[in-house]
Amino acid sequence: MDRPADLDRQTRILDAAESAFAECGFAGASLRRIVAEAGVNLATVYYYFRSKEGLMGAVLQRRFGSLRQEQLARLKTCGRRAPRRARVERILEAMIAPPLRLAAARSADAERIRRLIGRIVTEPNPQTQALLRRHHDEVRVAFVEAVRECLPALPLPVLLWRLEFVWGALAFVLCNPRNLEEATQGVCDPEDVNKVMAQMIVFFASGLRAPGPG
Amino acid sequence: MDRPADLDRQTRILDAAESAFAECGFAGASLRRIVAEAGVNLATVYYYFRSKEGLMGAVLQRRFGSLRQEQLARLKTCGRRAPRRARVERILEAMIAPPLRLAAARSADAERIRRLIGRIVTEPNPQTQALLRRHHDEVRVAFVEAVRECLPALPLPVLLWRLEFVWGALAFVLCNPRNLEEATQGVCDPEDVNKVMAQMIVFFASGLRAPGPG
DNA sequence: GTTCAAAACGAACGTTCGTTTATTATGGAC
DNA sequence: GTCCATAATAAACGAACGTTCGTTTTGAAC
Repeated sequence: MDRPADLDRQTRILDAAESAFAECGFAGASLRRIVAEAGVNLATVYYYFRSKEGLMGAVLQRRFGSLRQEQLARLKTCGRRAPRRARVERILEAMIAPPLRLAAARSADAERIRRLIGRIVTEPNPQTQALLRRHHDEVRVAFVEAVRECLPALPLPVLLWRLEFVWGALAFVLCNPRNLEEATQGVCDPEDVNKVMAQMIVFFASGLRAPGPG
Repeated sequence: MDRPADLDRQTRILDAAESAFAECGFAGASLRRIVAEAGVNLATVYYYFRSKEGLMGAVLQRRFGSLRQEQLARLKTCGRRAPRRARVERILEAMIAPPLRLAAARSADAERIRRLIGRIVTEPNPQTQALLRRHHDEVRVAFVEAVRECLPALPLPVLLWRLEFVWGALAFVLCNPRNLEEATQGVCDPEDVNKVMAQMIVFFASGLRAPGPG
């Protein structure tokens, strides 16, 4: 089933761990299943990653590190050159496109990554939460600042709440892409990334632009 | 720490289990910790609930059952009498208010329920997912129908996606109420339920009313 | 006072968990 | 060929896991 024996052992462990964590969560995943899938001895995990939590950290670093970079890079390019009217849409696209595109293909790899992202957001393990926050905070702050420039009239707490809603919806969709497909019996296709992205951008841009309550 | 010895054992087990599942997820929670907190023998869990999964099922039944009923009841009352212009807002309130109010108080009980809801949404355990879906589907369909009546011009897939975003954001906020508070150093207070609810309703109503993409 | 089913228990089942230790291969430097 | 750090392994550790078994307590019925 799994013969990536040409890859080095660290990578094979990371791949298998990502898969297991995405499917079972931190507590539910077992190192023995991971090393079996990776074709590696159990102790190798400890040689390279020191512990199960160290392994999770490495998995998150590899995947969320590049994700974060891509989000921030996109945000930078869209900051100045976009026309004022579509600025919010561009910012949202910078948020949404990287994780959604990462999952564009109908490959097992993509499915795995999507699940991992969604799963991690509600991961009970405190160390995992702390790791995620370290990755996410930088991104969150950047996007708050960007949207704030576009919508200066919006009070800060309102803006913070609204962006939180965006992150939540994004994570939810990533985590359970099958939910909607099954529930609607094919009316909505989570695999059509461009369509989903367009849906989200329209929806969230409208929400962000709504006048503040009160 | 825990002296609800006057309650019957089933209830004590359910309370302790709810707490453990909310904090650690299904795999992360241990029956031994649960029975210790409940002041009950380990085998009692099996006597009443047949298995760990049976226990989880009972926990979900107790909590989501009443939640679902309240959501549907609220939806019914708001269906006809509300003025046309504010119909969407009333529907959103029927969705959001029950789970959010359940968590209104700053009690440990409320915190526990919030966590449970958020946690369950991304729970890896297949049986738990199936249980959740059974509870959630009825509610989802009802709300889809209700919003559809309000916004007949909106294509069905667009509406389905948008309601999915609402559920996602709601679950996210419920699961990690501390996230925003910590990240913003007190600018946003997740405990102020009425304010949060108002925020969500404005945001989502605006998103739902946005013209369809295309 | 006996009977009997429901309720609750103590103790152990076998398994799996994350982790550690001690040992063996590997491969370039001298 | 020797040396030595790196890489990888086999085997086992103690602890915790979900689950089951056989027994005891309880409380109402007769």
